[in-house]
Amino acid sequence: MDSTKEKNGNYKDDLLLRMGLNDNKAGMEGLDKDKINKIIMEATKGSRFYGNELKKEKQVNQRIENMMQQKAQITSQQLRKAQLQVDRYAMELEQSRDLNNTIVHIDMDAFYAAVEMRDNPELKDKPIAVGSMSMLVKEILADYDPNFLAMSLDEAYLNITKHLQERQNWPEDKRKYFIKTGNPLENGIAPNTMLAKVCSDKNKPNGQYQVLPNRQAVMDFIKDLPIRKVSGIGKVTEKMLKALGIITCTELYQQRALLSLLFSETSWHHFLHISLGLGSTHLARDGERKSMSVERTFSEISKAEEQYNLCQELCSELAQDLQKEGLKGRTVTIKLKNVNFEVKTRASTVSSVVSTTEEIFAIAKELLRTEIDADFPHPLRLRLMGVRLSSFPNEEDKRHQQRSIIGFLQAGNQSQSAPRCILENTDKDQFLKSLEMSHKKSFFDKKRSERKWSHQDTFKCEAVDKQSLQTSHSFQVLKKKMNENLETSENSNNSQIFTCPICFREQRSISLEAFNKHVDACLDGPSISGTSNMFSHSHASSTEVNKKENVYPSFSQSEKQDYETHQRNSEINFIELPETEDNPAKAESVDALSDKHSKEECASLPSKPFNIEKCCQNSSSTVSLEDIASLSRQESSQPYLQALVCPVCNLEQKTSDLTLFNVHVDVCLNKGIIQELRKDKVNLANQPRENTKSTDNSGRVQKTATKPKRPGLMTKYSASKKTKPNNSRHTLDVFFK
DNA sequence: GCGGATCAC
DNA sequence: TATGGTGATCCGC
Repeated sequence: MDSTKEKNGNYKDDLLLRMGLNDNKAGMEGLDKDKINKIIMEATKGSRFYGNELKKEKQVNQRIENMMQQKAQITSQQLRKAQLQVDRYAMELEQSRDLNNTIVHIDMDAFYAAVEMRDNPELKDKPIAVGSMSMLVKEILADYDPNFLAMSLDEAYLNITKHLQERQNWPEDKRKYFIKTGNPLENGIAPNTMLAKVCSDKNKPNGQYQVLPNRQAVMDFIKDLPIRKVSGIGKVTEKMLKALGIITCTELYQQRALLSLLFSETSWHHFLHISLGLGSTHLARDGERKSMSVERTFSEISKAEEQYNLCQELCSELAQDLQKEGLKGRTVTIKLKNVNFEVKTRASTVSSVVSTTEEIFAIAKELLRTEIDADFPHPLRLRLMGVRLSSFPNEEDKRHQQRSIIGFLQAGNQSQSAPRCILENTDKDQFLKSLEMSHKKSFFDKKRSERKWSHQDTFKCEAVDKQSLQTSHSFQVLKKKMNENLETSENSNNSQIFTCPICFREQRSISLEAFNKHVDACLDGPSISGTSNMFSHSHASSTEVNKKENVYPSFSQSEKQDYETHQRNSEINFIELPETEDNPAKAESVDALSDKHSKEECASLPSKPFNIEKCCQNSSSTVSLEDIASLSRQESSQPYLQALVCPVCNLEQKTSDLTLFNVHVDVCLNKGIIQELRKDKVNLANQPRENTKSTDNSGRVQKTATKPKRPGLMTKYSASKKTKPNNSRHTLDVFFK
């Protein structure tokens, strides 16, 4: 489907034509900036789409201009040196040229099938829609190459080298294979994928083209080939190369030294491959998926509430798609396109994987909120919204996690604690899963654990959750940011009032050092967290108990009490349990609970075995460390709490889902950092720069009250029906010999 | 990691 | 004539 490639319209010319300025042969470059901006404004009145196209074109022109300036500064000596280097690489490539394979590229025009599918999603699983390619043709393709590579519904590569060898012994009448499809089909035969792809485009429609497997044939084929025909060279690259006088592959080869100086290594390597007629000779299977997303275009939506709803719907769709493939990821990205066609993406990465609607939405919502807030009081006038999930853990990540778990279990065995009986008496997988859940501790927990473990020489716990320690990245960023802020404030003013980001108390008139100590103390906190609790039962040493007593040197007594209450609130909040008869939800105050718990913990030292059976009876389907810890507490008939207060924003979260809550904490944290960084960026951008040409070519245009023209195919998001195009099918019989 | 851009289909 | 949706990758911070 390269039709779009050829038909990409020249919006500039079109607009100039409409404005009666088309006699300006010099084009945009020949106009001064005011005129350009005026044109953009005019264009935007008529069509925001054109306006944005012009803006983008201007940016590309700027890139080209920069490139030309760079080119002008290249000395002949640099060029000679580059020539040597490039030619050395070209020689290597030449030597590795492989002409022994026969690759076929099949290109079917499945456009109509695609349209059909889009408008009748219910057909998706039926043979009629996909059948033309996948049901009918795929089997045939497999005859030629069982390992053929399907690029999409309508496109595939075959390596028929082996087939051809076998085929030589076939009787004549068997050497023809007819394919009858409802769609046109093109194919090309060449020694590598790049050439094969170009070939299939050569004799369209329904053509076949072959490049013989000898160097001369390849070079002849390449000689006058416009670079734009090659996969990977798009509109922009074409334009940039054109500015350097490069249109054909021959010219691309001639300018190879210059290109190595103007483009990235990846790019000029790619260029060199093309200009030598080289390409992939084996069909590499696609690796693992890197991301998954949903996005939707609609007529303008400006109300924040609708935008949040939309966002949630998208998250829900995404979550369903993710579930089909069993994927979970750490990075959520939202994409926004406003009515002026300006696209923005905003991403946030959390410390543990997410996959449910609620988890994804918790992150996406905040990203969206940040954007809405940034433009306040103006609404975001959106025409598209998308949500993407990425940063899927790779196999190594998973193995690493497994190792951590196994290591943890072994560590548990070595010590005299209860997990031994877990391995023997319970479903191991279940327990592994529960441990996986324990990765979803909030970063505060992780940080506490990290610090605690580093002090516990007697407890060989390093295998537990190396990942948790590493994933406290967000924390590192926060702390770094904090330190930066502190440093600057210290430099400017010695009597700054610091607000501790952990306990949210203002620290007046104290030195930076004292403040840091305070923050560290806050981070260490009382070690009665739910997570570390189970270890405390069997491992807490007397030194650690002593440490607890001396941990807040800079607190007044009342402060200390307040602080402890706050901390206990946060910490105990991590406990989550289903309500059972044994475990009434009503009950004692937080303080009473904490005190009681604390005392009991001390009393139970040094070791208290678990009752794992009770664990299994009472816990919900998945058992986390938190659950185990709280269950052990439950043995002493203590209640649990469900009010979750975010330690970052300090607001109570209306959820009883631990994972969700932890996602919230991560997001809250990210948000703070992002806003800080943005502030810095804005400040930076506002500073006048010397000797720097302003690259701000945003060409911001008037916001007019005129309602945008409703695009034909688009409907309001909530509406499910779409107009059906007139899709008369091509009916052509196609064959290849 | 983030965000903008480019490219393919 | 005039788009939309999904996914990958690159580059410069």
